[in-house]
Amino acid sequence: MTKPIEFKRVGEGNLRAQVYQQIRLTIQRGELAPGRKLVDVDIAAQLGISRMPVRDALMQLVHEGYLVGTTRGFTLPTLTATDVANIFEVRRLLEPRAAAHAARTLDAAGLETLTAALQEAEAAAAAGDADHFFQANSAFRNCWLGAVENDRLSQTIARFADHVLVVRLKTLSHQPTQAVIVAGMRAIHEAFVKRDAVAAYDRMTHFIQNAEERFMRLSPPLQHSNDEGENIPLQERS
Amino acid sequence: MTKPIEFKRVGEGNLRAQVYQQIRLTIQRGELAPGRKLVDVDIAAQLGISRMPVRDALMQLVHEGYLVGTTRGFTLPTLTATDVANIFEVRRLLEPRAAAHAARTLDAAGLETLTAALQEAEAAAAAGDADHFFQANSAFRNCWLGAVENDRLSQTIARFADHVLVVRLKTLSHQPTQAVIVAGMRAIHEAFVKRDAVAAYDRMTHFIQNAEERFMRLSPPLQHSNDEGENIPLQERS
DNA sequence: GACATTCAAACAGTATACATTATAGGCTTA
DNA sequence: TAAGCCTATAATGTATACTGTTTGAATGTC
Repeated sequence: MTKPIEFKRVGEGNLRAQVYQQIRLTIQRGELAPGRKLVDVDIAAQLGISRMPVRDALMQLVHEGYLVGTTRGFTLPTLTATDVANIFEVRRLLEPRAAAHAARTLDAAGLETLTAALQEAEAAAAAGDADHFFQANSAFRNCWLGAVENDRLSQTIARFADHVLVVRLKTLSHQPTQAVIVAGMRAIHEAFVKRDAVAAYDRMTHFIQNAEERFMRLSPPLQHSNDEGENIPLQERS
Repeated sequence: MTKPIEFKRVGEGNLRAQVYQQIRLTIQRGELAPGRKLVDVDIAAQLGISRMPVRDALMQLVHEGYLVGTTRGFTLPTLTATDVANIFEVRRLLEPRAAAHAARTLDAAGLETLTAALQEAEAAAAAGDADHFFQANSAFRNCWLGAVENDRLSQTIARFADHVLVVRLKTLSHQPTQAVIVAGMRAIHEAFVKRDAVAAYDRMTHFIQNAEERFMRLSPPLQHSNDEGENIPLQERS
Protein backbone atom coordinates (compact mmCIF):
# COMPACT_ATOMS: atom_id res chain seq x y z
CA MET A 1 0.00 0.00 0.00
CA THR A 2 3.00 2.23 0.11
CA LYS A 3 3.37 2.24 -3.64
CA PRO A 4 0.07 2.29 -5.47
CA ILE A 5 1.42 4.85 -7.93
CA GLU A 6 2.79 3.37 -11.10
CA PHE A 7 4.99 5.51 -13.25
CA LYS A 8 5.98 4.46 -16.68
CA ARG A 9 8.23 6.17 -19.14
CA VAL A 10 6.73 7.93 -22.10
CA GLY A 11 9.10 8.20 -25.00
CA GLU A 12 9.58 11.85 -25.82
CA GLY A 13 12.64 13.95 -25.28
CA ASN A 14 15.12 13.44 -22.50
CA LEU A 15 14.51 11.56 -19.32
CA ARG A 16 13.73 14.61 -17.26
CA ALA A 17 10.97 15.68 -19.65
CA GLN A 18 9.51 12.18 -19.73
CA VAL A 19 9.42 11.90 -15.97
CA TYR A 20 8.03 15.40 -15.67
CA GLN A 21 5.17 14.68 -18.03
CA GLN A 22 4.43 11.44 -16.28
CA ILE A 23 4.26 12.91 -12.81
CA ARG A 24 2.30 15.94 -13.94
CA LEU A 25 -0.28 13.79 -15.65
CA THR A 26 -0.56 11.72 -12.50
CA ILE A 27 -1.23 14.88 -10.52
CA GLN A 28 -3.66 16.25 -13.07
CA ARG A 29 -5.66 13.07 -13.08
CA GLY A 30 -5.96 13.32 -9.34
CA GLU A 31 -4.25 9.99 -8.86
CA LEU A 32 -2.01 11.35 -6.17
CA ALA A 33 -3.29 11.08 -2.62
CA PRO A 34 -3.01 14.37 -0.74
CA GLY A 35 -0.60 13.10 1.88
CA ARG A 36 1.39 11.03 -0.56
CA LYS A 37 5.15 11.43 -0.43
CA LEU A 38 7.08 11.44 -3.69
CA VAL A 39 10.68 10.41 -3.28
CA ASP A 40 13.07 10.73 -6.16
CA VAL A 41 15.04 7.60 -5.45
CA ASP A 42 11.89 5.48 -5.29
CA ILE A 43 10.57 6.72 -8.61
CA ALA A 44 14.00 6.39 -10.13
CA ALA A 45 14.25 2.80 -9.01
CA GLN A 46 10.82 2.04 -10.41
CA LEU A 47 11.74 3.56 -13.77
CA GLY A 48 15.16 1.98 -13.81
CA ILE A 49 16.98 5.29 -14.08
CA SER A 50 19.06 7.39 -11.75
CA ARG A 51 17.90 9.98 -9.25
CA MET A 52 18.93 13.10 -11.12
CA PRO A 53 16.36 13.24 -13.93
CA VAL A 54 13.62 12.44 -11.44
CA ARG A 55 14.90 15.04 -9.07
CA ASP A 56 15.02 17.60 -11.87
CA ALA A 57 11.45 16.82 -12.82
CA LEU A 58 10.26 17.07 -9.23
CA MET A 59 11.99 20.38 -8.72
CA GLN A 60 10.47 21.74 -11.89
CA LEU A 61 7.05 20.77 -10.60
CA VAL A 62 7.85 22.55 -7.35
CA HIS A 63 8.83 25.71 -9.24
CA GLU A 64 5.56 25.55 -11.12
CA GLY A 65 3.56 25.14 -7.96
CA TYR A 66 2.36 21.59 -8.55
CA LEU A 67 4.29 20.22 -5.60
CA VAL A 68 5.97 21.45 -2.49
CA GLY A 69 9.45 20.28 -1.70
CA THR A 70 10.39 19.70 1.89
CA THR A 71 13.40 18.16 3.47
CA ARG A 72 11.32 15.07 3.82
CA GLY A 73 9.97 14.30 0.39
CA PHE A 74 7.82 16.06 -2.18
CA THR A 75 4.08 16.26 -1.60
CA LEU A 76 1.00 17.95 -2.93
CA PRO A 77 0.44 21.42 -1.51
CA THR A 78 -2.53 21.84 0.75
CA LEU A 79 -4.36 24.99 -0.24
CA THR A 80 -5.93 27.32 2.26
CA ALA A 81 -9.11 29.21 1.42
CA THR A 82 -6.93 32.28 0.91
CA ASP A 83 -4.85 30.40 -1.63
CA VAL A 84 -7.90 29.36 -3.55
CA ALA A 85 -9.24 32.91 -3.46
CA ASN A 86 -5.92 34.24 -4.73
CA ILE A 87 -5.79 31.78 -7.59
CA PHE A 88 -9.34 32.55 -8.56
CA GLU A 89 -8.62 36.24 -8.56
CA VAL A 90 -5.91 35.73 -11.15
CA ARG A 91 -8.13 33.43 -13.16
CA ARG A 92 -10.92 36.00 -13.13
CA LEU A 93 -8.51 38.50 -14.60
CA LEU A 94 -7.12 36.27 -17.31
CA GLU A 95 -9.64 33.71 -18.50
CA PRO A 96 -12.40 35.97 -19.81
CA ARG A 97 -9.93 37.71 -22.05
CA ALA A 98 -8.50 34.40 -23.21
CA ALA A 99 -11.99 33.13 -23.99
CA ALA A 100 -12.62 36.22 -26.07
CA HIS A 101 -9.48 35.43 -28.04
CA ALA A 102 -10.55 31.85 -28.52
CA ALA A 103 -13.92 32.96 -29.85
CA ARG A 104 -12.05 34.69 -32.65
CA THR A 105 -9.53 32.02 -33.42
CA LEU A 106 -11.23 28.67 -32.90
CA ASP A 107 -11.50 26.86 -36.21
CA ALA A 108 -14.07 24.30 -37.34
CA ALA A 109 -12.06 21.37 -36.06
CA GLY A 110 -11.68 23.03 -32.71
CA LEU A 111 -15.38 23.71 -32.46
CA GLU A 112 -16.11 20.09 -33.26
CA THR A 113 -13.79 18.90 -30.52
CA LEU A 114 -15.42 21.37 -28.18
CA THR A 115 -18.88 20.15 -29.03
CA ALA A 116 -17.85 16.56 -28.50
CA ALA A 117 -16.36 17.40 -25.11
CA LEU A 118 -19.51 19.23 -24.10
CA GLN A 119 -21.67 16.27 -25.05
CA GLU A 120 -19.40 13.93 -23.13
CA ALA A 121 -19.66 16.16 -20.11
CA GLU A 122 -23.43 16.22 -20.37
CA ALA A 123 -23.58 12.46 -20.66
CA ALA A 124 -21.20 11.96 -17.75
CA ALA A 125 -23.14 14.40 -15.60
CA ALA A 126 -26.38 12.60 -16.40
CA ALA A 127 -24.78 9.28 -15.54
CA GLY A 128 -23.12 10.66 -12.41
CA ASP A 129 -19.74 9.53 -13.69
CA ALA A 130 -17.36 11.90 -11.94
CA ASP A 131 -14.22 10.57 -13.59
CA HIS A 132 -15.60 10.83 -17.07
CA PHE A 133 -17.04 14.23 -16.29
CA PHE A 134 -13.69 15.44 -15.15
CA GLN A 135 -12.00 14.21 -18.30
CA ALA A 136 -14.55 15.87 -20.55
CA ASN A 137 -14.17 19.06 -18.59
CA SER A 138 -10.42 19.01 -19.06
CA ALA A 139 -10.76 18.28 -22.76
CA PHE A 140 -13.13 21.21 -23.17
CA ARG A 141 -10.77 23.54 -21.40
CA ASN A 142 -7.65 22.35 -23.17
CA CYS A 143 -9.35 22.73 -26.52
CA TRP A 144 -10.35 26.37 -26.30
CA LEU A 145 -7.22 27.24 -24.39
CA GLY A 146 -5.16 25.74 -27.18
CA ALA A 147 -6.76 28.15 -29.63
CA VAL A 148 -5.54 31.17 -27.70
CA GLU A 149 -2.67 32.59 -29.69
CA ASN A 150 -1.00 34.27 -26.75
CA ASP A 151 0.98 31.36 -25.40
CA ARG A 152 2.04 33.07 -22.23
CA LEU A 153 -1.54 33.88 -21.43
CA SER A 154 -2.80 30.37 -22.04
CA GLN A 155 0.06 28.72 -20.20
CA THR A 156 -0.39 30.94 -17.19
CA ILE A 157 -4.08 30.11 -17.11
CA ALA A 158 -3.42 26.41 -17.46
CA ARG A 159 -1.01 26.45 -14.57
CA PHE A 160 -3.31 28.28 -12.20
CA ALA A 161 -6.26 26.16 -13.18
CA ASP A 162 -4.21 23.07 -12.44
CA HIS A 163 -3.38 24.37 -9.01
CA VAL A 164 -6.97 24.41 -7.88
CA LEU A 165 -7.58 21.12 -9.63
CA VAL A 166 -6.89 19.28 -6.43
CA VAL A 167 -9.76 21.11 -4.86
CA ARG A 168 -11.92 20.69 -7.91
CA LEU A 169 -11.77 16.94 -7.73
CA LYS A 170 -13.61 17.03 -4.45
CA THR A 171 -16.48 19.02 -5.84
CA LEU A 172 -16.93 17.04 -9.00
CA SER A 173 -18.92 14.33 -7.38
CA HIS A 174 -21.42 16.91 -6.25
CA GLN A 175 -24.42 16.59 -8.54
CA PRO A 176 -25.76 20.17 -8.39
CA THR A 177 -22.28 21.51 -9.06
CA GLN A 178 -22.00 19.30 -12.12
CA ALA A 179 -25.23 20.76 -13.40
CA VAL A 180 -23.98 24.29 -12.87
CA ILE A 181 -20.72 23.52 -14.64
CA VAL A 182 -22.46 21.93 -17.58
CA ALA A 183 -24.75 24.94 -17.89
CA GLY A 184 -21.72 27.21 -17.92
CA MET A 185 -19.98 25.08 -20.51
CA ARG A 186 -23.06 25.20 -22.72
CA ALA A 187 -23.21 28.97 -22.52
CA ILE A 188 -19.55 29.34 -23.35
CA HIS A 189 -19.79 26.82 -26.12
CA GLU A 190 -22.64 28.75 -27.66
CA ALA A 191 -20.58 31.94 -27.61
CA PHE A 192 -17.72 30.13 -29.30
CA VAL A 193 -19.96 28.71 -32.00
CA LYS A 194 -21.32 32.17 -32.70
CA ARG A 195 -17.78 33.53 -32.64
CA ASP A 196 -19.05 36.14 -30.24
CA ALA A 197 -16.00 37.39 -28.33
CA VAL A 198 -18.00 39.65 -26.05
CA ALA A 199 -20.39 36.90 -25.05
CA ALA A 200 -17.46 34.55 -24.49
CA TYR A 201 -15.85 37.12 -22.21
CA ASP A 202 -19.00 37.69 -20.19
CA ARG A 203 -19.94 34.07 -19.88
CA MET A 204 -16.47 33.03 -18.87
CA THR A 205 -16.54 35.72 -16.21
CA HIS A 206 -19.79 34.36 -14.92
CA PHE A 207 -18.51 30.80 -15.11
CA ILE A 208 -15.43 31.54 -13.04
CA GLN A 209 -17.41 33.41 -10.42
CA ASN A 210 -19.83 30.53 -10.18
CA ALA A 211 -17.04 28.02 -9.93
CA GLU A 212 -15.36 29.96 -7.16
CA GLU A 213 -18.56 30.24 -5.14
CA ARG A 214 -19.15 26.52 -5.46
CA PHE A 215 -15.62 25.69 -4.46
CA MET A 216 -15.74 27.86 -1.41
CA ARG A 217 -19.10 26.57 -0.32
CA LEU A 218 -18.19 22.92 -0.76
CA SER A 219 -14.85 23.19 1.00
CA PRO A 220 -15.48 23.96 4.65
CA PRO A 221 -12.40 22.04 5.79
CA LEU A 222 -10.20 24.64 4.15
CA GLN A 223 -9.21 27.24 6.65
CA HIS A 224 -8.55 30.87 6.02
CA SER A 225 -4.91 31.37 6.70
CA ASN A 226 -5.27 34.51 8.76
CA ASP A 227 -7.48 37.51 9.19
CA GLU A 228 -4.73 39.79 8.07
CA GLY A 229 -4.28 38.18 4.70
CA GLU A 230 -1.32 36.22 5.83
CA ASN A 231 1.29 35.09 3.40
CA ILE A 232 1.77 31.47 4.24
CA PRO A 233 0.03 30.26 1.15
CA LEU A 234 1.13 26.68 0.90
CA GLN A 235 1.35 25.08 4.23
CA GLU A 236 2.84 21.76 4.80
CA ARG A 237 0.42 19.07 5.55
CA SER A 238 0.28 18.73 9.31
CA MET B 1 36.97 39.21 -22.46
CA THR B 2 35.23 35.92 -22.23
CA LYS B 3 34.40 36.42 -18.57
CA PRO B 4 33.35 39.95 -17.74
CA ILE B 5 30.57 38.60 -15.57
CA GLU B 6 31.49 38.21 -11.96
CA PHE B 7 29.32 36.02 -9.81
CA LYS B 8 29.74 35.87 -6.11
CA ARG B 9 27.95 33.76 -3.59
CA VAL B 10 25.34 35.32 -1.38
CA GLY B 11 24.85 33.47 1.87
CA GLU B 12 21.23 32.39 2.08
CA GLY B 13 19.85 28.92 1.81
CA ASN B 14 21.39 26.18 -0.23
CA LEU B 15 23.81 26.61 -3.07
CA ARG B 16 21.20 26.34 -5.78
CA ALA B 17 19.19 29.19 -4.25
CA GLN B 18 22.27 31.35 -3.88
CA VAL B 19 23.37 30.83 -7.44
CA TYR B 20 19.83 31.37 -8.69
CA GLN B 21 19.52 34.70 -6.91
CA GLN B 22 22.90 35.78 -8.15
CA ILE B 23 22.24 35.02 -11.78
CA ARG B 24 18.74 36.47 -11.67
CA LEU B 25 20.00 39.71 -10.20
CA THR B 26 22.64 39.85 -12.89
CA ILE B 27 19.94 39.49 -15.51
CA GLN B 28 17.64 42.00 -13.85
CA ARG B 29 20.37 44.56 -13.68
CA GLY B 30 20.91 44.17 -17.39
CA GLU B 31 24.49 43.11 -16.89
CA LEU B 32 24.15 40.20 -19.22
CA ALA B 33 24.96 40.84 -22.85
CA PRO B 34 22.22 39.52 -25.18
CA GLY B 35 24.44 37.03 -26.97
CA ARG B 36 26.25 36.01 -23.81
CA LYS B 37 26.56 32.29 -23.20
CA LEU B 38 26.16 31.01 -19.66
CA VAL B 39 27.88 27.70 -19.10
CA ASP B 40 27.33 25.85 -15.89
CA VAL B 41 30.83 24.51 -15.56
CA ASP B 42 32.36 27.97 -15.99
CA ILE B 43 30.18 29.57 -13.34
CA ALA B 44 30.75 26.61 -11.06
CA ALA B 45 34.49 26.95 -11.42
CA GLN B 46 34.30 30.66 -10.69
CA LEU B 47 32.25 30.06 -7.57
CA GLY B 48 34.35 27.13 -6.49
CA ILE B 49 31.43 24.71 -6.42
CA SER B 50 30.29 21.83 -8.58
CA ARG B 51 28.17 21.94 -11.72
CA MET B 52 24.96 20.62 -10.26
CA PRO B 53 23.74 23.55 -8.16
CA VAL B 54 24.60 25.90 -11.02
CA ARG B 55 22.86 23.68 -13.48
CA ASP B 56 19.78 23.52 -11.24
CA ALA B 57 19.71 27.30 -10.97
CA LEU B 58 20.07 27.74 -14.72
CA MET B 59 17.29 25.29 -15.44
CA GLN B 60 15.02 27.03 -12.97
CA LEU B 61 15.67 30.28 -14.77
CA VAL B 62 14.82 28.58 -18.04
CA HIS B 63 11.54 27.32 -16.62
CA GLU B 64 10.71 30.81 -15.47
CA GLY B 65 11.48 32.28 -18.86
CA TYR B 66 14.54 34.27 -17.88
CA LEU B 67 16.83 32.19 -20.04
CA VAL B 68 16.65 29.78 -22.91
CA GLY B 69 18.57 26.56 -22.85
CA THR B 70 20.07 25.42 -26.09
CA THR B 71 22.28 22.51 -26.82
CA ARG B 72 25.15 24.92 -26.60
CA GLY B 73 24.85 26.88 -23.38
CA PHE B 74 22.20 29.06 -21.80
CA THR B 75 21.52 32.51 -23.19
CA LEU B 76 19.05 35.35 -22.89
CA PRO B 77 15.93 34.89 -24.97
CA THR B 78 15.52 37.17 -27.94
CA LEU B 79 12.00 38.50 -27.90
CA THR B 80 10.03 39.12 -31.05
CA ALA B 81 7.51 41.93 -31.28
CA THR B 82 4.79 39.32 -30.87
CA ASP B 83 6.38 38.15 -27.64
CA VAL B 84 6.48 41.65 -26.28
CA ALA B 85 2.86 42.20 -27.27
CA ASN B 86 1.85 38.97 -25.58
CA ILE B 87 3.63 39.85 -22.38
CA PHE B 88 2.09 43.29 -22.35
CA GLU B 89 -1.35 41.84 -22.84
CA VAL B 90 -0.96 39.80 -19.68
CA ARG B 91 0.45 42.76 -17.81
CA ARG B 92 -2.47 44.92 -18.89
CA LEU B 93 -4.81 42.35 -17.41
CA LEU B 94 -3.01 41.95 -14.10
CA GLU B 95 -1.21 45.10 -13.05
CA PRO B 96 -4.12 47.53 -12.76
CA ARG B 97 -5.88 45.20 -10.39
CA ALA B 98 -2.70 44.69 -8.39
CA ALA B 99 -2.21 48.44 -8.17
CA ALA B 100 -5.73 48.79 -6.85
CA HIS B 101 -4.89 46.27 -4.15
CA ALA B 102 -1.70 48.11 -3.28
CA ALA B 103 -3.61 51.36 -2.91
CA ARG B 104 -5.56 49.71 -0.14
CA THR B 105 -2.73 47.95 1.63
CA LEU B 106 0.33 50.18 1.36
CA ASP B 107 1.35 51.38 4.81
CA ALA B 108 3.15 54.54 5.81
CA ALA B 109 6.57 53.00 5.50
CA GLY B 110 5.74 51.70 2.06
CA LEU B 111 4.53 55.10 0.93
CA GLU B 112 7.72 56.66 2.17
CA THR B 113 9.83 54.20 0.23
CA LEU B 114 7.69 54.86 -2.78
CA THR B 115 8.10 58.60 -2.48
CA ALA B 116 11.85 58.23 -2.16
CA ALA B 117 11.99 56.03 -5.25
CA LEU B 118 9.93 58.51 -7.20
CA GLN B 119 12.21 61.37 -6.24
CA GLU B 120 15.24 59.33 -7.19
CA ALA B 121 13.70 58.60 -10.55
CA GLU B 122 12.97 62.27 -11.10
CA ALA B 123 16.51 63.22 -10.19
CA ALA B 124 18.00 60.53 -12.39
CA ALA B 125 15.79 61.53 -15.31
CA ALA B 126 16.81 65.13 -14.89
CA ALA B 127 20.46 64.13 -14.80
CA GLY B 128 20.07 61.73 -17.70
CA ASP B 129 21.44 58.91 -15.56
CA ALA B 130 19.91 55.83 -17.14
CA ASP B 131 21.37 53.36 -14.67
CA HIS B 132 20.15 55.25 -11.67
CA PHE B 133 16.80 55.81 -13.32
CA PHE B 134 16.43 52.13 -13.92
CA GLN B 135 17.23 51.31 -10.31
CA ALA B 136 14.73 53.83 -8.99
CA ASN B 137 12.14 52.48 -11.34
CA SER B 138 12.71 48.94 -10.10
CA ALA B 139 12.58 50.07 -6.48
CA PHE B 140 9.27 51.82 -7.10
CA ARG B 141 7.79 48.75 -8.73
CA ASN B 142 9.08 46.32 -6.15
CA CYS B 143 7.71 48.46 -3.36
CA TRP B 144 4.09 48.64 -4.41
CA LEU B 145 4.18 45.11 -5.73
CA GLY B 146 5.36 43.93 -2.35
CA ALA B 147 2.27 45.41 -0.76
CA VAL B 148 -0.04 43.29 -2.89
CA GLU B 149 -1.37 40.59 -0.63
CA ASN B 150 -2.09 38.12 -3.39
CA ASP B 151 1.33 36.56 -3.75
CA ARG B 152 0.52 34.65 -6.88
CA LEU B 153 -0.68 37.79 -8.55
CA SER B 154 2.37 39.82 -7.61
CA GLN B 155 4.81 37.09 -8.49
CA THR B 156 3.26 36.54 -11.87
CA ILE B 157 3.45 40.24 -12.58
CA ALA B 158 7.06 40.42 -11.45
CA ARG B 159 8.02 37.58 -13.72
CA PHE B 160 6.39 39.00 -16.82
CA ALA B 161 7.74 42.46 -16.12
CA ASP B 162 11.21 41.00 -15.86
CA HIS B 163 10.83 39.30 -19.20
CA VAL B 164 10.44 42.55 -21.06
CA LEU B 165 13.13 44.11 -18.94
CA VAL B 166 15.70 43.24 -21.56
CA VAL B 167 13.80 45.38 -23.98
CA ARG B 168 13.20 48.08 -21.43
CA LEU B 169 16.86 48.68 -20.90
CA LYS B 170 17.19 49.85 -24.47
CA THR B 171 14.50 52.44 -24.10
CA LEU B 172 15.65 53.84 -20.79
CA SER B 173 18.31 56.03 -22.28
CA HIS B 174 15.63 57.71 -24.36
CA GLN B 175 14.97 61.07 -22.73
CA PRO B 176 11.33 61.61 -23.80
CA THR B 177 10.47 58.10 -22.65
CA GLN B 178 11.99 58.80 -19.26
CA ALA B 179 9.78 61.86 -18.98
CA VAL B 180 6.70 59.83 -19.83
CA ILE B 181 7.60 57.16 -17.31
CA VAL B 182 8.22 59.68 -14.57
CA ALA B 183 4.88 61.33 -15.29
CA GLY B 184 3.17 57.95 -15.03
CA MET B 185 4.97 57.18 -11.79
CA ARG B 186 3.87 60.49 -10.33
CA ALA B 187 0.26 59.85 -11.22
CA ILE B 188 0.33 56.37 -9.71
CA HIS B 189 2.14 57.61 -6.65
CA GLU B 190 -0.52 60.23 -6.10
CA ALA B 191 -3.23 57.59 -6.28
CA PHE B 192 -1.37 55.49 -3.73
CA VAL B 193 -0.95 58.41 -1.37
CA LYS B 194 -4.66 59.14 -1.58
CA ARG B 195 -5.38 55.44 -1.14
CA ASP B 196 -7.60 55.72 -4.16
CA ALA B 197 -7.89 52.20 -5.58
CA VAL B 198 -9.92 53.28 -8.59
CA ALA B 199 -7.44 55.96 -9.58
CA ALA B 200 -4.58 53.51 -9.08
CA TYR B 201 -6.31 51.06 -11.39
CA ASP B 202 -6.95 53.61 -14.10
CA ARG B 203 -3.55 55.19 -13.96
CA MET B 204 -1.76 51.88 -14.00
CA THR B 205 -3.80 50.93 -17.04
CA HIS B 206 -2.74 54.12 -18.74
CA PHE B 207 0.84 53.64 -17.65
CA ILE B 208 1.09 50.17 -19.13
CA GLN B 209 -0.48 51.22 -22.38
CA ASN B 210 1.94 54.08 -22.63
CA ALA B 211 4.87 51.86 -21.85
CA GLU B 212 3.88 49.36 -24.50
CA GLU B 213 3.51 52.03 -27.16
CA ARG B 214 6.93 53.40 -26.33
CA PHE B 215 8.52 50.00 -26.40
CA MET B 216 7.06 49.15 -29.72
CA ARG B 217 7.98 52.44 -31.26
CA LEU B 218 11.54 52.39 -30.03
CA SER B 219 12.22 48.81 -31.01
CA PRO B 220 12.13 48.56 -34.79
CA PRO B 221 14.80 45.85 -34.84
CA LEU B 222 12.35 43.44 -33.25
CA GLN B 223 10.63 41.42 -35.87
CA HIS B 224 7.13 40.13 -35.78
CA SER B 225 7.42 36.42 -35.67
CA ASN B 226 4.79 35.61 -38.22
CA ASP B 227 1.58 36.95 -39.67
CA GLU B 228 -0.31 34.11 -38.18
CA GLY B 229 0.73 34.83 -34.64
CA GLU B 230 3.30 32.14 -34.62
CA ASN B 231 4.38 30.50 -31.45
CA ILE B 232 8.13 30.28 -31.56
CA PRO B 233 8.86 32.92 -29.00
CA LEU B 234 11.08 31.29 -26.48
CA GLN B 235 11.88 27.85 -27.47
CA GLU B 236 12.45 25.81 -24.43
CA ARG B 237 14.17 22.60 -24.50
CA SER B 238 11.48 20.23 -23.42
C1' DG C 1 37.07 27.73 -55.38
C1' DA C 2 33.06 25.55 -53.39
C1' DC C 3 31.05 21.85 -51.17
C1' DA C 4 31.08 17.67 -48.52
C1' DT C 5 32.95 14.73 -44.98
C1' DT C 6 35.20 13.73 -40.93
C1' DC C 7 37.16 14.70 -36.53
C1' DA C 8 37.68 17.09 -32.30
C1' DA C 9 36.09 20.08 -28.77
C1' DA C 10 32.47 21.74 -25.91
C1' DC C 11 28.56 21.25 -23.39
C1' DA C 12 24.32 19.20 -21.72
C1' DG C 13 22.42 14.71 -19.96
C1' DT C 14 22.92 10.94 -16.85
C1' DA C 15 24.82 8.04 -13.21
C1' DT C 16 26.80 7.16 -8.81
C1' DA C 17 28.93 8.23 -4.58
C1' DC C 18 29.33 11.17 -0.61
C1' DA C 19 27.76 14.98 2.69
C1' DT C 20 24.31 17.23 5.18
C1' DT C 21 20.11 17.97 7.53
C1' DA C 22 15.84 17.53 9.67
C1' DT C 23 12.46 14.61 11.66
C1' DA C 24 10.79 10.89 14.33
C1' DG C 25 11.10 7.81 17.86
C1' DG C 26 13.13 6.11 21.80
C1' DC C 27 15.58 6.75 26.00
C1' DT C 28 16.76 9.03 30.09
C1' DT C 29 15.73 11.91 33.85
C1' DA C 30 13.13 14.82 36.84
C1' DT D 1 4.13 10.20 33.61
C1' DA D 2 5.75 13.90 31.01
C1' DA D 3 9.29 16.54 28.97
C1' DG D 4 13.55 17.12 26.79
C1' DC D 5 17.55 15.45 24.61
C1' DC D 6 19.87 12.33 21.59
C1' DT D 7 20.63 9.17 18.13
C1' DA D 8 19.29 6.71 14.00
C1' DT D 9 17.41 7.16 9.63
C1' DA D 10 15.44 8.84 5.63
C1' DA D 11 15.53 12.14 2.60
C1' DT D 12 17.59 16.05 0.07
C1' DG D 13 21.93 18.61 -1.29
C1' DT D 14 26.41 18.41 -3.51
C1' DA D 15 30.37 16.58 -6.00
C1' DT D 16 32.60 14.03 -9.61
C1' DA D 17 32.88 11.02 -13.45
C1' DC D 18 31.19 9.43 -17.72
C1' DT D 19 28.41 9.46 -21.99
C1' DG D 20 26.20 11.20 -25.95
C1' DT D 21 25.26 14.77 -29.09
C1' DT D 22 25.86 18.85 -31.48
C1' DT D 23 28.55 22.32 -33.52
C1' DG D 24 32.26 24.18 -35.86
C1' DA D 25 36.46 23.89 -38.07
C1' DA D 26 39.74 21.72 -40.94
C1' DT D 27 40.91 18.90 -44.58
C1' DG D 28 40.10 16.64 -48.70
C1' DT D 29 37.70 15.99 -53.07
C1' DC D 30 35.09 17.37 -57.11
